[in-house]
Amino acid sequence: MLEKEYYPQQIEKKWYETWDKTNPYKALDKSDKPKYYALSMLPYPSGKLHMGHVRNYTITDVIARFKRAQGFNVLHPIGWDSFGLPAENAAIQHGANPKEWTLSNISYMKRQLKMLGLSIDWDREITTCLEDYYKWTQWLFLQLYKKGLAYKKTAPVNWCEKCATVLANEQVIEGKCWRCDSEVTKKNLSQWFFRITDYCEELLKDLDLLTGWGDNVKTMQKNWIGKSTGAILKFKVAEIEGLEIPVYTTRPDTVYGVTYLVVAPEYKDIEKLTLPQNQKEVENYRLNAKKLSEIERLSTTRTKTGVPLGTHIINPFTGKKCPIWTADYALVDYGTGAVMAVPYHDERDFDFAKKYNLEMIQVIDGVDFEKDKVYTNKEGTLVNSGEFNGIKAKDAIEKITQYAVDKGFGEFKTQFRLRDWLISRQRYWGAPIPIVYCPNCGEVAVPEEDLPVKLPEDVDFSVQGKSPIETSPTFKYTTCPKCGAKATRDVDTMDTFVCSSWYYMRYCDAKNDKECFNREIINGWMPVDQYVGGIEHAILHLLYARFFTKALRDLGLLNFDEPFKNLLTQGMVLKDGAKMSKSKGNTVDPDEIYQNFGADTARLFILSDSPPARDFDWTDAGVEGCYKFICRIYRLYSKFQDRIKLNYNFDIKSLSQKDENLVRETHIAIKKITNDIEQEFQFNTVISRYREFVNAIYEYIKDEKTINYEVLSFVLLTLIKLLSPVLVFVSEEIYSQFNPEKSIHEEPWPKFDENLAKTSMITLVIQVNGKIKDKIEAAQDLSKEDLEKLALDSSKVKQALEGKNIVKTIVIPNRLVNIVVK
RNA sequence: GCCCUGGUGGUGGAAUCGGUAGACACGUCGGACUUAAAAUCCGAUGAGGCUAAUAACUUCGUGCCAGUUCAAGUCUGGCCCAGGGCACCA
Repeated sequence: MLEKEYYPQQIEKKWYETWDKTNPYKALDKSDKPKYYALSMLPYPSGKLHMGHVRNYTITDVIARFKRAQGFNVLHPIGWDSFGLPAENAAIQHGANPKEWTLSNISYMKRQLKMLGLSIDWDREITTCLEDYYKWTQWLFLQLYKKGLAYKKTAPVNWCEKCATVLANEQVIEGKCWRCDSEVTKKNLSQWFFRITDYCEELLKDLDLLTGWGDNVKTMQKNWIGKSTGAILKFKVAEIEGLEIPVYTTRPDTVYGVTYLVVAPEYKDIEKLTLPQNQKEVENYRLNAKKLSEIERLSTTRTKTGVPLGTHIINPFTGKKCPIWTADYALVDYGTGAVMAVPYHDERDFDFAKKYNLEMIQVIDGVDFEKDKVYTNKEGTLVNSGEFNGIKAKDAIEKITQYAVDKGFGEFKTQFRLRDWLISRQRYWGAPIPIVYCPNCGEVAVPEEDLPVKLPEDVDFSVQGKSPIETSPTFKYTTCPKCGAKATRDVDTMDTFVCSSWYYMRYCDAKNDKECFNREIINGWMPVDQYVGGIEHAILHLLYARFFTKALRDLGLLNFDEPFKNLLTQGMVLKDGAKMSKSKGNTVDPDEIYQNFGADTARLFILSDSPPARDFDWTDAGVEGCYKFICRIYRLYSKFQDRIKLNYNFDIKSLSQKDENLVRETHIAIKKITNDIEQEFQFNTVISRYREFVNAIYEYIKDEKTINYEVLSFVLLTLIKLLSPVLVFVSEEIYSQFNPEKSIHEEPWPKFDENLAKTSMITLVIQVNGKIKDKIEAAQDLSKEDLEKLALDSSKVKQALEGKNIVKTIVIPNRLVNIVVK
């Protein structure tokens, strides 16, 4: 028996405990059904679930349940991205072991996830900080290493003093650490890199394959990869025999306008290029550039500065001698570190030349060229450019480069902005890099059979300035796997982005202890059909995961090119117009919502007000409104529970108009809800449809004497199935009253009849000169002639037409008639 | 500066193809039920004009300005604003 009123706590407890025992959403590796892989970004176990998680996992869960009901074999897993700095920092502050701290967070959050009613296959849960996972992260590292995709080099790296760690370029935001927001400085260290730049071209090109991704994300990735095409041109130094400065340029067409050349303050040959009388000034400038770089980066109104070196280059096209300067607007790690300056046709060069009174030569002319203004337009034609005069700038790019190639002082060049991925971290809480340094053999890979290289437990977390891992007496010192000599381990751990670059593959074969995943199984499940997560991962995580997929494909471990077919980037959860955060004190604890309203209310509300991609504003009134709506639904079933039967039976032709209308409303609801989920996952409108449908049912039952219980059974059993992906607990509770044999979640998705999924009558809108004059009820699918006749019959229309000539009449079937008059 | 996304009532947001702008809610107001309140149910609700208030009628309204069209939130061109991303990338 259903209670008279809705008590979510009782209902949810009962089903949550049942599902916890039976794990009813096991995904089968072998099935006759088509596969569907629904994936949420794996959570970092920070302590408690927040509303962003609730939104993310509810969206994915509804998709998973919908697809399951539609007959797909659905994989819907979850796991824990559980390595990383916060665990280590928090552990230090709380005096606990990072592992214990992390695992206790996981168990707390796991309980919260289960209470949310997610249809997850819990047998596939993974935890990246446990040996059975990071063993395979290390194994994958070794495969990349063998393929030459992991390599070590000394490089100036971004160093965060506070975190005592190296940061990837991607983790430096406006010169500050992405996590703690403190200043980042440079430091030279020997580091491991992944050769992601080998895949620049493919990572860029394959964005076109990702038709299920938003343009915003694709554009961000495109800009990040930053392809540009141009040329390398070599300039001889006038004062030093045999020395050349190559420059990279996208505008070789402007080479006749070069009036000076700039090298970065850190340029390798800068000392050679500096004349003795300029030495002091240059030295000062370079020191300043180094010191200022951090502060300067923050200034938005930076004016360009620089000093001349005293030497000159000779333009091979013109023979012209031009001074060499150093200036910090040239970047040492982009292109060649040197720039050919063409003041009239480049904004930066223009500003710089104005400031230092350097020569300007116009080499491109167009209608809108103005003296004393920079002209970067490529539409113009070349002037003052010797034999190239009169050629369009666009064509000159190739012609001039070809000329340089032929003469031996240039080449075509494609340049990317993307750098190799620095993965070493001087931290404890990560997967150790499986490399040993032997005095005899050098750098030696740990043999695969010796994996995992376990994280030591005997460490001192209170040390500063170096990784706690180095304080372990047992970890660092080992023997060489090749020659047996005394050797040391690499004490660095891997960036957590490495762990999260392949986790979605491990889900496919999570329990495999022989290999990281079975090739057949993973090829069966992958690629992910729908990936759901925050826009903040648009660049880093998604780019790294794409790189991993391509690299593992080339290693022969899998046979697909892209990991994520469709991507849904969900918006943030706000409260009172601001992002929910602990510091603002405007967070909402899921447990509190479960307690007061139940998880079904939380699920319903988080989907209701905004489309998934937009930001969502959490309001207490909204939560209550959703709770009341569930009460309204529950009362409906409670009231009619004795009259609802599974084996209803009626003939549409013999129904009263009222009954027929409700049957039509039901088919309309199925159609619209199905479409709204399938297209774009518009859950906010799905929920509006629910409400419209429930309103129609209430309208129907107003007069109890006329209720047809066969029809009502059909309608209410359809409604409960439509609600079931969202209201997972209450729908199960209600349905179990009518069918104790089967879960609502195993029932197939309702089908609609196209002929019944429309109202019997339509509202015909009649306009005269585009202004609405009348609205009349008409039958569906009348001919154009009939509609026109109906329109002309309207007395209001007749009145409006009086004394006027009809020029033409436009008829849109089932919608409107527009009569144009003079 | 460049790139992406968006701009619709008091609020969140609807609106296949260009075809009734404001679905569905929240809020507000009014009514029923109740000794009373809560809950529930029913109704009104873009702004203005004309009416004694109503019904009817009518004007204006989807960031701004122009255009295409019988018809524009939707298409085209130009601008403004907000949010996010990148930022001296040669």
